[in-house]
Amino acid sequence: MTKPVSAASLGQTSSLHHLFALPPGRALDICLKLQSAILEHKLAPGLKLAEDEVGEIYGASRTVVRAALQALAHSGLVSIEKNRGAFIAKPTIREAHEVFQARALIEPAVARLAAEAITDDQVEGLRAHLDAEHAALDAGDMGKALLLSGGFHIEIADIADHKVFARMVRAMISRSSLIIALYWKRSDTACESHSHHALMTAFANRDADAAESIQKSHIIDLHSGLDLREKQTHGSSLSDALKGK
Amino acid sequence: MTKPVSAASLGQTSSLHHLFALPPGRALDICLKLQSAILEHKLAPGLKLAEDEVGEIYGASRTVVRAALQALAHSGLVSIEKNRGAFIAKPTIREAHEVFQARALIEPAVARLAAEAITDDQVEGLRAHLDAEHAALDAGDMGKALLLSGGFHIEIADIADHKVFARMVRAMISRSSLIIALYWKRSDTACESHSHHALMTAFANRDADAAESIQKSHIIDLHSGLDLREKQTHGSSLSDALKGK
DNA sequence: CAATTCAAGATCGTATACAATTTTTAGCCA
DNA sequence: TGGCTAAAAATTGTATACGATCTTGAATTG
Repeated sequence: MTKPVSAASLGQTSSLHHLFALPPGRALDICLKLQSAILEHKLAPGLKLAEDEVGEIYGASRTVVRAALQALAHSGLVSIEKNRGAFIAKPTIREAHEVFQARALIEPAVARLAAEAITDDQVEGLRAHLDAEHAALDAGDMGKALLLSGGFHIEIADIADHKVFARMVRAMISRSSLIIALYWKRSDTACESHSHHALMTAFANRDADAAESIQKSHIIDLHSGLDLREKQTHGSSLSDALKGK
Repeated sequence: MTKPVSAASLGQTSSLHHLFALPPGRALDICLKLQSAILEHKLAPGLKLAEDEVGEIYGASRTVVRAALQALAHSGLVSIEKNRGAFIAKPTIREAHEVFQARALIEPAVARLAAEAITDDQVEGLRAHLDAEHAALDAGDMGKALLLSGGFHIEIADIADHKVFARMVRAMISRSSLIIALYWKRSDTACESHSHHALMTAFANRDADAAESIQKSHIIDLHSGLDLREKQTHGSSLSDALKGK
């Protein structure tokens, strides 16, 4: 008997305070659309985002597209190389470790704040979010499930009502999505939803200690779900390996 | 018997890994120059940065200036209002609390990492930095002293060799500079240099526990050095107060 | 005189054109 | 064939022009 949560409303709440310091306008629209596409793993790390191509797709001039790409670069989702253009970012193994170390420090503290501040309505909101996660998992829609899974962490940061932390969490979740696209190894993604359920319970009980410690375990668990071993460059040929291609 | 530290070299180390996701070029140059000016309190919060004006000063077209201003906006130093332009950011009292809460969480952890990783050369570098801070204080150059004081925290983050944390610290130090410009109340800034000296000693001894706890106390102390009471709007007239002007 | 209206000026938002640089491709030679 | 060179194509970097929006200040009106 839980209210269904439309994808649209979830999208809204996620973007209500977004990462980008752009005024409302077309550049921001393009930014948000590209961000969604990246977070849903519709655009793979390393992919080139040519200005003309993006402009063609969204019907905007290069001026606007450039502003959007630069905003995405500042958020860490895209990297811009001088005279070469913009590419979906490819976090290194080292960066992956760093991001999850940072999450393990910050998000538990945020979870504590959230548990101390959460309202009944917000508990219901989280519950609905969890249901949507389950639904996406059951439907086998991994892209959406991943987006929602990240959204859960962002919603917690919003509940904590701490704009500085919320901004950091958004940035880290974004980068985590890229990291997962590159390095995820674990087969069972169900366990993740389990952690979120345990968090929910802690929030419902206003148990700040539990929320903090569950969140910390959860993030350490996510970290350990990555395959972050340095791979031997076993390219198809020696020249490929040496070119770093 | 300590090597003098030139302002130039300090500037270099601070900008070697900067906050901005811009490729090398004129936009980045303008960004860094504006950043220095803001951090030295040469440009006051709320000041308007008109595109033509900035372009005139640095000899660049609006295209380039806009990219620089947007980068500064993403770093939190500038806020852009649609159809109105860019202004030096004016953090609210609430944001000030949040920034120092975040610093109190993150920087002690960073100090611990730094203490575990620091090399002898880096200890010397910090010592030289401290000397420069003292020199600026003795010379009564508050702008420079403040810049160096922030630079000390950034150098620690660089020593910790953790890019994700270092980026966060840079962003927080930048915003702290604006916050201090707006809300600093304490008369004796000498105590600050004292805290930095205590940190130095902990680093020299590779005492991670001490570094972490001293850094935490230091940041809490800085936080308490701000006057963050909500002021009554005692404008010159009722209409001024109600207009929020 | 205060408040309002409206036009002139200033400033920002965006498209487009051209220059600089990179990437691709074709040609050449060993 | 493989590798080098150079011209052509494609892409990004930047300046500028024009339309849209905001700001300013003078004229108008109650």
